[in-house]
Amino acid sequence: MRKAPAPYRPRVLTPIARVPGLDYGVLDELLGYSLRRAQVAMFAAFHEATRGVDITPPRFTALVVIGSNPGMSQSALGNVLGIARSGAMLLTDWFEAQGLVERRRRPNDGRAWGLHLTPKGERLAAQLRKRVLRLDLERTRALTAAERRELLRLLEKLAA
Amino acid sequence: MRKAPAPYRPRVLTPIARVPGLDYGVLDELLGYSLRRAQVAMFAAFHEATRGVDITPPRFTALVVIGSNPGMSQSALGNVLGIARSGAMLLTDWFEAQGLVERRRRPNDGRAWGLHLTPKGERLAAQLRKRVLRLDLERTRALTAAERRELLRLLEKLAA
DNA sequence: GGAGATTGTTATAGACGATTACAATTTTCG
DNA sequence: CGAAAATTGTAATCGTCTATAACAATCTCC
Repeated sequence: MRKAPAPYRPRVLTPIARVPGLDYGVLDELLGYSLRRAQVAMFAAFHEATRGVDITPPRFTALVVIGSNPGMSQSALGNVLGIARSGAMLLTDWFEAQGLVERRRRPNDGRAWGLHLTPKGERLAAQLRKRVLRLDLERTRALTAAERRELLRLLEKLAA
Repeated sequence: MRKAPAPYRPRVLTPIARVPGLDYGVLDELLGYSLRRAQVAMFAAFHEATRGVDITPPRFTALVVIGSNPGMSQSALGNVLGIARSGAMLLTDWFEAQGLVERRRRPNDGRAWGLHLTPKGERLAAQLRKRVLRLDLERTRALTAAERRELLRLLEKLAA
């Protein structure tokens, strides 16, 4: 158990509306700006769904991945999140201070910790998985099921 | 002309690779994580294309929008970028210090500035539009033209 | 057994954006 | 018209997030 970082103050990221009467030029043909707008929109919904739970997208991702991969290392966590080891450590510190994650020594590797959800962490992860999945579907109800699948496929292709 | 913020040190955001042998659980069905991975991938390409030019995605967006809408206000710029007025001001300060953007008083509104590209700003904007569009197409060459159009459409639908 | 790689840790620094408060100006409306 | 409310830019401050670099402990690979 280590020091807990400062309490979380939610960032109110409201969706980026199109400014009427403005010419967006080449931005309309580029993926970068569209991706950001979509991401902000999804984040706003995420924030809505996790109201009062003190959870951010990276924290959610971490909970899910640790839950699905008990004993994974902090470095692997950092790789999943796309952040440096030091960041993964601060994140783990926070989880430990909240009683959501445990560090356990690995028998065959004295360097790395194995990360495990506590029972409290399991409960929270289960609850959030449900809530976030529901919000995600709600937010994307403008899309048909086929469109949603297609979007996921194209994004995956882009990131690969 | 105001004080220039600290010089830009590029963040090396390498694409987030999938960690082999790891179970991503519900993340594979959620749009949030996919969006982030795709955005990071596009940012890495963007960074590659703007090498040596000291430009970030928000700066690029600002250049394009100011170029397409001469005389627009700082507040409108903030709205396009999804940031607060204070942030738009710092951004404008930086542009002004670089000699890329000019603030001009508006005749019919003594509160707001009108933002205009300088000739130098015009040249940079034109060059970057070309380079970024090229990189965007290159990065998305894993997609067919139809897929790319469809992706843009779906993202737009999501952000709306 | 030793060189090099990996892991966690700590400390430091920078970029970014929010918030708040304020002054000047414009708009709204009684 | 004239006062209240809204808008715009500005300044100061704060918090969050992440990277970088250096270090020790441990493991891997010849």
